[in-house]
Amino acid sequence: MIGTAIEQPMKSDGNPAKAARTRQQRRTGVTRQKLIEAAKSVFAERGLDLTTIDDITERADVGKGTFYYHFKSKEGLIRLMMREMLAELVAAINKRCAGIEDLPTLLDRIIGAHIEFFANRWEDYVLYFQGRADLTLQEGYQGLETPFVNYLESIEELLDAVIKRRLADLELRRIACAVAGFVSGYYSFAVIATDNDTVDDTLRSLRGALVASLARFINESVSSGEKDGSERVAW
Amino acid sequence: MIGTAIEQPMKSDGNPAKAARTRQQRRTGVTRQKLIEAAKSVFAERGLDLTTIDDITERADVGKGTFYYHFKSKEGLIRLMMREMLAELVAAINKRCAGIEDLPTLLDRIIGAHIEFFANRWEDYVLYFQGRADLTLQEGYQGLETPFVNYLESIEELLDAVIKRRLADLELRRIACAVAGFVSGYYSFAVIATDNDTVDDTLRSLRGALVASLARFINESVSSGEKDGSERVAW
DNA sequence: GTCGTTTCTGACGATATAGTCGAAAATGAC
DNA sequence: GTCATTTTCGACTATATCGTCAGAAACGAC
Repeated sequence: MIGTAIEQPMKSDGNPAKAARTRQQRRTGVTRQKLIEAAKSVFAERGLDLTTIDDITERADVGKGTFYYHFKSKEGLIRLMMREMLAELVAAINKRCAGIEDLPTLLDRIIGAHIEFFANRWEDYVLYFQGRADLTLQEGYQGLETPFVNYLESIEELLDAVIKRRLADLELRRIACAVAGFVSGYYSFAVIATDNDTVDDTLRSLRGALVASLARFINESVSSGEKDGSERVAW
Repeated sequence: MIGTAIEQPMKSDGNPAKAARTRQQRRTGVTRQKLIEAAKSVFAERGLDLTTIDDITERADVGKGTFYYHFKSKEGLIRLMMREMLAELVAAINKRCAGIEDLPTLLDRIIGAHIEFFANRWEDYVLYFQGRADLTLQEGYQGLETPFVNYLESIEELLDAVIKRRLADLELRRIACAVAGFVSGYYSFAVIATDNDTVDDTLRSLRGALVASLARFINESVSSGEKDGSERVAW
């Protein structure tokens, strides 16, 4: 069988983690990972669109054909990377938010998880932001909505478990958008505004205000929902 | 004299507005504007990077050479468009915020100005967001920082005029980042989250919470600044 | 109308990139 | 060692895009 080139997170080995049995599997995994990390690195420099396959293979120090052996196209690679990165982010958020009962603490943890996650992973942040920007386009990369929607949904689940009154789907989605949008929105401007890398500290200092804002927003949603139980179309 | 191709907002005519005296000047202005609007339209579909000169000239229904007669390159056009769009946004913000004395009202107006500005100008919003995303790259388009920094600075000026205690530059900048980042950050996620175009209503409903959050953030900055007058490096 | 200037045109050469493919290298089983 | 299989390689073709340029068309002055 020649040429897998499927977008699978790894050899669908079923095995837990990094331990690849044979030397060949190990070598393949290394090459694949080299390509992904090279891509991440170039993406953070030139952006998704202007990065060429040659850029990636040259930085990964492999032949061009090797890329196409592992991935169907640049778009396929982007899908894969976005999926994996957001899955990691979701995992970090969930880990950080296990067992929380009250809303303000949960919001603080969710925001904190974002900050910690991106703190030392600039390339992932660029990937995240470039992906979001791509979503605003009519003809962006295919299949990028799904991982982002999943990411929003996992935030919604956390919130839903803590908020007493049941919220409408649309309300929940709006709150999740607010959480995700606020964090990265501020981040994106802070980038051009501060010289050194005090960005994280800066964002951290905004946390309290953000949590208060979101808690208030959610409370308003809940109470406005209570006033007229059924009518929530126009808000 | 052949080939202007400079990035000027218009013929440096000195004249106020649209009234171009001669037919030739009018025709040139129309062509130029056709190109800009065609570019805006294609940018909103394919993004800045993947848009080709041919895309633009074809949509504008002019020959390819015409583009190079008016603009030096795609990058030059992007700079120009970004500058003009942000200048318009700043003008709208300033108009909406004239004579405001208290901080919460000012914040509300600034946010409101953003919402109103982008409400019926989807293509401009995409331009704005794509530009911001480009700022995260190491090798993005040249000369895009300046207009964005100017935009932040004009927000800072408004805030500085209202806040009693003088804030350090860095603090002001952070607050401006927060305002700009929050608004567009939420917007960007709401895009993929809601089917219809209730995005504006949604954002509007967040306004109160945002204003409260920012006011609190600013108050914290001010009071924390009062506690130790000189020490504000690490915050 | 003529004529000099400005504006527009699209074919063209140069270059860059995507994706393919046959061959080579590495691996593992024997 | 042999041999089949997996993985890697990079030259190659086809295509797309940039930016140029000589000339055409529109214009304004006369």
